[in-house]
Amino acid sequence: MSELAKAYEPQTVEAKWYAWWLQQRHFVADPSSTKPAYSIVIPPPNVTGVLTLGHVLNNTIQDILARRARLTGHEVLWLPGTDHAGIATQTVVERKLRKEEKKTRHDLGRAEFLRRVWEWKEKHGGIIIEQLKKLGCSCDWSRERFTMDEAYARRVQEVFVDLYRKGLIYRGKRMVNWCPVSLTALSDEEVIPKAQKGYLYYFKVEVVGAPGVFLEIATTRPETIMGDTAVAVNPRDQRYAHLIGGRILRPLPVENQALLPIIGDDAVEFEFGTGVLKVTPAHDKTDYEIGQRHALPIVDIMNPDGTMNELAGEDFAGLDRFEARVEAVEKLRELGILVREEPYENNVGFSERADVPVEPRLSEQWFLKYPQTGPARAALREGSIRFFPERWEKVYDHWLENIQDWCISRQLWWGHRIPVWYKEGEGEGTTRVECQIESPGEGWIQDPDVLDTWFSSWLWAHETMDEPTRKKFYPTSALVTGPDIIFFWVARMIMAGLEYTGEVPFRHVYFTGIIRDKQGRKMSKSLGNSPDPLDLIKKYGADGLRFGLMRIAPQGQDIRFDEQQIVEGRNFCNKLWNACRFRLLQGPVDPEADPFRHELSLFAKDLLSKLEGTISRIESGYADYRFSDIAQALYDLVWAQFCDWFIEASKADLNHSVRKAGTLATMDYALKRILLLLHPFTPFLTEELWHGMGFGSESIQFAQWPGAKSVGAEPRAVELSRAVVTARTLRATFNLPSSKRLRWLLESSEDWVKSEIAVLGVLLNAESITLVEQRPAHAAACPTEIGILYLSLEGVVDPSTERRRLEGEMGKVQAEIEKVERKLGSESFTLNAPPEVVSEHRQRLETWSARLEALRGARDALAA
RNA sequence: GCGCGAUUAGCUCAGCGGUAGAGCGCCUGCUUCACACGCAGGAAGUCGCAGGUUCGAACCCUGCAUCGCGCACCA
Repeated sequence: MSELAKAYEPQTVEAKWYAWWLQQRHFVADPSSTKPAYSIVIPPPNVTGVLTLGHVLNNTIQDILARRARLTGHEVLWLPGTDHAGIATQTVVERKLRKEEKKTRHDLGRAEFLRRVWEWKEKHGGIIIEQLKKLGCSCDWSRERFTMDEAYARRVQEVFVDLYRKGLIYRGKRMVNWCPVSLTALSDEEVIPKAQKGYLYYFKVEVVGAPGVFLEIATTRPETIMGDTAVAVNPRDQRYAHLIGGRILRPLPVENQALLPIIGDDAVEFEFGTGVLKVTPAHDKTDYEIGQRHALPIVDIMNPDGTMNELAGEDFAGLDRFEARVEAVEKLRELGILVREEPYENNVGFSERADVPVEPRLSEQWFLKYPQTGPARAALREGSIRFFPERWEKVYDHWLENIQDWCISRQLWWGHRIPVWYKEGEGEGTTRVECQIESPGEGWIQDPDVLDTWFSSWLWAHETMDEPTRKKFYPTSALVTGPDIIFFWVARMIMAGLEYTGEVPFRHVYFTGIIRDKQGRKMSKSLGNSPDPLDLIKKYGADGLRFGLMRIAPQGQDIRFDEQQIVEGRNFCNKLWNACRFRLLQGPVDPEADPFRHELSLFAKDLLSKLEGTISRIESGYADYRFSDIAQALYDLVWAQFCDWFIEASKADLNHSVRKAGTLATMDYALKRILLLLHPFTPFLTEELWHGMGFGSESIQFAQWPGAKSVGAEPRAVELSRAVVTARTLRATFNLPSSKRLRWLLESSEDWVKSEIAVLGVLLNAESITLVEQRPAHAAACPTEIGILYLSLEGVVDPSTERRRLEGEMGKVQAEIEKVERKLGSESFTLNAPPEVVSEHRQRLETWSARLEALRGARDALAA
């Protein structure tokens, strides 16, 4: 490539290189490699999923880690795949079925329905995989896994059998979270508490045998009165303690009012409501426990779908639970026992998937008593796993400390079938139970339920790998995920890893932030505030999207997304593109250029020093997973250091016979390293430029990562650039257009400055710069660290305007001097501050004073 | 109720004990032969509030406020 287009055009470039990488098998991990291993398993997106900005963030980070590992000489495995996502996928297919064929899954039957789900999965599933390729993800696609793959699914069942045999899995009738829409039990983690505005209803019941003595009860759920089997008070509550042992009449259903005992239980709070609790063991977890303690009967008044059943009475049977609430209040009012209703806000548990309130329900489910909870906590405490940011450790530890058994059975069809078989026994009502994968034989019926999706994904880190792969790449190096699945996935994976491999599944866990919109709201489809990443890629290129996003994604902090930031990412890519274009216009590139063998200009030395500084900043950024820091460091290096100073200065140095070679060598050397450092963030652009510039014909991702060299700073370059800024400011204050070439004069005692005149001329866009011995007439003075710069104002500006400007300038300088003097005048400061700080202030004072002196001289000369 | 995070320029965010920073936006001037997806310059902040520690605090400590997120059986 001898000539580059004027602007970077990502579309063609991206497609070209991705196809090439695949064709070259660059992403395929080799377990027999002698290189050190680096591995990541992808958090498997749902097969139903489409790419969101959250995925972009997450997977860009993984890709950055993977590509950087390749560049640092590792054999890299980034293992991709998808999750069967039980409820989500089943729901999608059921919806389609209803819409297109007006059928339910029961119309088809289990086998046929599952066939349809697989058919859907083959046809529409895994769109997200193709989208990840558009992003540039360097996954080893030859190892793509699915949580329902035959081998994987078998391992899931084997693990179930194993845990069953160890006595950790058991079946029991318990209070579970029931989703009346999905018609399945849920784990505690799948229940999202939401604040709900409702009412607290107060109603009264008369104590039997004590006419005129009423108990007032407060409830948010009057529709469950029909299921009440007691009322409870706290035995230490003096208002009510004497009533314990008495009875009240349950008002509903009207045709079946029943006598309920008044019991005493410590779970009842004095302060809440009236201090009297209605106890509904079938529909509330606390009430269920109270019921257990007092051997209360359990009256389940609801159907699985959340409608009321016949036990609720004729007025309620068939009503939805929320209609029943309205009806119950109405009935209480009719009975004249509704005392009052007051607005009330409380937390209601919602089903994560279906987004409806869950119903606590007593049902027969499978539970897991978690293995390895102690070692899992120790892994973090002792540092065999580290979290970034660290604060999540506390959250993790707290959860493990208070861990509850996991309800792992789901009343769905799509998923891993529970490997348990039943057979009617000989005797009346006895059932034989066998836990094994294959049917024990004739007449045995398999448990109809499937396992929670997370019961399969918790094995993801090791069961996605075959034996040689595991040997090389397990435990994995890092896991990148959102903190929202710290319990669902991260914690459980640690326990599974410890139980089944004897090792932790990963060394580092990086928790990303959550992407929000500009108002700080979560991205969601319903709000319509979630931009389609593919549109963004189309508009700004995958690299622009990646870089723009990474620059604003500080470690584990939520991110407010603003498309403008992606625009900046795109602009940055274009800037680098043009820097390379500039280089190519100067002639052929030397890929092995060594600037240290040449005489170098000040700005070349300065750039090399800044480059080394950036490399060490990047190293520490990777050590702490501070990606926005790395991106920002590269942004500064490329834009401010390389383009604004070095390239601009080079426009003089490239015409300088002695400096030309060194300048070109510096340019090649620096650009090569910039491309390498940038490659993890912007893989397409850097691959394109790597080849375009002629740095190599192999992929950039296997080139040598630049090591940090110690290159001292070049203070003269700093002095020179400060002088340029001061001079530019001077010109601007006269309102002179930057295109107007002006005559400058320089009075300097520094010898080295004389050889920088040409550079100065280019940076100031000067017509001429003349060295002088004393102050010229009709010129504005501008004291700088390299001497006094004069701007010839002859025929350019009115002297009286100039004088006024100088006066103003002197005022500002005077103020600064006073500030520093005050500080230095304070005895407590000079006595207590460290000597280097004090001398820093002294120096500052000197500089300001010199500046003031120069200004005063200039003004006086002008007045004369 | 407990825990965690955030609060710095109009916006998005750095800085975490020694002169308040960047990008965008805004204003001014530029078709300067890499780039208008650009160049140069400028205006703009009592660093949420109140105390404390310190010679010195955006930064450390203690409260408080606001926003957000977890966890918790308060009907």
